Amino acid sequence: MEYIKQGGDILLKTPDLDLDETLDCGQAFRWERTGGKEYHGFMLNTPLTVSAEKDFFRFCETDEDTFVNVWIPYFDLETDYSEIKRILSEDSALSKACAYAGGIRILRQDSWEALCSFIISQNNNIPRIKGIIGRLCEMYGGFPDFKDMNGISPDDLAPLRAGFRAKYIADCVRKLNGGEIILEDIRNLPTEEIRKILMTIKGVGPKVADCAMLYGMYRIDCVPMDVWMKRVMEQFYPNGFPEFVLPYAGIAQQYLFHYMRTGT
DNA sequence: TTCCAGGCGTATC
DNA sequence: GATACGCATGGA
Repeated sequence: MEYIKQGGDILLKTPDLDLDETLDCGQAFRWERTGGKEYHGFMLNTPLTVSAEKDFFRFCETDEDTFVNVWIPYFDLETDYSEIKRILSEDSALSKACAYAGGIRILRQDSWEALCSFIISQNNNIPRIKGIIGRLCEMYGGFPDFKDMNGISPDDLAPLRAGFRAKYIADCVRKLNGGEIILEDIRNLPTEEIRKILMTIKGVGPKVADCAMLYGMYRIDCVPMDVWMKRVMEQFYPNGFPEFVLPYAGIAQQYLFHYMRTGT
């Protein structure tokens, strides 16, 4: 990876990254476009303004330490997406999806933030998901750690206007604080076991669990089955993904999801 | 007004 | 295990 420091900024040259496709595609909910090709957002409470310039990306006011330890992993910059797209493009539908939105990357988010965000996402639309998470951050002065929310009740969460999801958030917070579920421990277990444990949380079913694993624990074999992906599978893969897709199924899912939602 | 949104819990068979 | 139905809220 090629990057240089310039003033307080870091300039990065990298292929396979499009900010619109990556930051505004429904995998993270705290990025806002602040200019034509500029976004502002957070990884937990580490802020970033990032913009696309002619031949590089500008990570504004970022020290090298934060860039290396936070943003390189977050944007999954060590993964060779050109190679993955080459492999996936053996399949005809995926070939089109990769060509349509080849600048998508999986954002490696914090496991708690991803879990909480996707509990909120259920039966909901993206603007409102962003609104609820925004109000959560207002309430706590940033994205709260689950420890900050210890003892919270659904009524306490009323200002979020999260509807029936408030009780799910409260149950999640209770299980994390009670030590019943330790995300940093279970993230090392086999995928099936993690899914089973996450689904003991009220309001966490297969889809939310897979989102928490794909975006929060980088399980790129997880394919969250929402309404859009069900349509994709029905239309293109009635017998499931081909074998060679499976190791990257979560990434394939992201290309196909975006293609189905906005491309066709 | 009705429908829908990156689903899930519950009841019922 | 499969299938219906309700669910908070808000925008179209």
